[in-house]
Amino acid sequence: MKPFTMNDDTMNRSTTHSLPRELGSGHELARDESGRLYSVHMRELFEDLHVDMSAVEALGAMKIAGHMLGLLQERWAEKHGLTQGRLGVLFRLYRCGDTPLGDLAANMESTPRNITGLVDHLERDGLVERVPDPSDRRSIRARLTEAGRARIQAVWKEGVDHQFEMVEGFSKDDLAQLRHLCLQLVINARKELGK
Amino acid sequence: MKPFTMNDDTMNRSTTHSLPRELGSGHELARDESGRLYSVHMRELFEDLHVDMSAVEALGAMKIAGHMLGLLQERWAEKHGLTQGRLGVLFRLYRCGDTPLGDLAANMESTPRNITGLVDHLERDGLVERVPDPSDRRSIRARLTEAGRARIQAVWKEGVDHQFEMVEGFSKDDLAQLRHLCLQLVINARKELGK
DNA sequence: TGGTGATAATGAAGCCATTCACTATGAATG
DNA sequence: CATTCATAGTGAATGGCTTCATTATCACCA
Repeated sequence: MKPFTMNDDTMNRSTTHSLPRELGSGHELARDESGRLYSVHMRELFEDLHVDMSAVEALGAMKIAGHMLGLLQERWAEKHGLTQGRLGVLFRLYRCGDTPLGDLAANMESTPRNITGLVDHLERDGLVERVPDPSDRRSIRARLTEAGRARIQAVWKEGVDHQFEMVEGFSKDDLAQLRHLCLQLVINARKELGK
Repeated sequence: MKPFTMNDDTMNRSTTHSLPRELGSGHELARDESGRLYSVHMRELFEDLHVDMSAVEALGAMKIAGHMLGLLQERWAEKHGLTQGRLGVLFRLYRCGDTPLGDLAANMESTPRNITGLVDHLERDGLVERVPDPSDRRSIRARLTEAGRARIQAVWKEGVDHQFEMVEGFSKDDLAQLRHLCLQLVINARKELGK
């Protein structure tokens, strides 16, 4: 029912095979009549489906961008002997002081169990230590060690510079709009969570 | 140096402790002077840092939104005995016919090794089979079985409806702009990959 | 006071995805 | 041809994250 009864095709290979096998290179980009970018591959995947796919295209683009940004930041953090998650914990402790693990889980996009694991590694590396919470003996606070403080102080500025490079060419309004739309998605997603 | 020498705090708990421990609930949202959403928690994390953090805020919002959307889609796919990745492979095979694994890796946001794993599981579940590529004996094509075709036909419409709910309240222009900004990020990220 | 239910952190098990190494095949060059 | 190099797929090892179950503590109330 789709134009694909031919098995000795030629079109698949000609488009993708010749490209360098790099990250995200499978998506050839073009601009629509209003000058906005779109993925030709994704659009032709949905054509003659007779459904409006602007939502799917937008969400798909966000997924791809988020994925690539995640990999890049992961790669960058790795240069400093860290991961995204551990870097986040470090920065948060640097800004907020000793913090119960549960609060870290609530404030970062994470689960309590995950925070335990991150703090495990940070503690093993001597960047963080666990201290008892005097006001609640169930709770345990993560505290930056001197080494941890030195580490985060040494790298956090470079980290935000790295993010600046990612948004090169974006106007302040672009950034505000991107932030707004993403947070609107967060609101919608929360509603979805309530079934 | 930060206002956090008090260890028997009260403010941390009052804000986060009382909230229901749900996904993404650690981010209280508000609107700026132009009516756009922002995360108060994130903004106060960066205040008195004397750096323009609009880029970090935007990227952070995208990270959170992407993460939540991913979890929601994962949860939805799970209802049909699938995962995001397997669903993606199924849909692609449904639209494009038999496809070499490497091409799947290039066109989806994935690595060759990952596609092997996804196809392993799909084959185990009887939804996909591996067929040799007549034109290249190194290559192996993934092919939808009848069960696989039935499965994807049964769920794909509901899948896009699910995505429509996510963008409730978004204008077509909002969606186009979100798509555009994300793809611009992809372009920037690609440049970053070339060191 | 003693019991009931929520909460904090963690152990155990599992999934997804990544990297590196390896095999088999194809393509290109002498 | 034979050598060489690139490519397709996969095994092995690793890491991050999630869910479920468990232990210890707290908070509330009869």
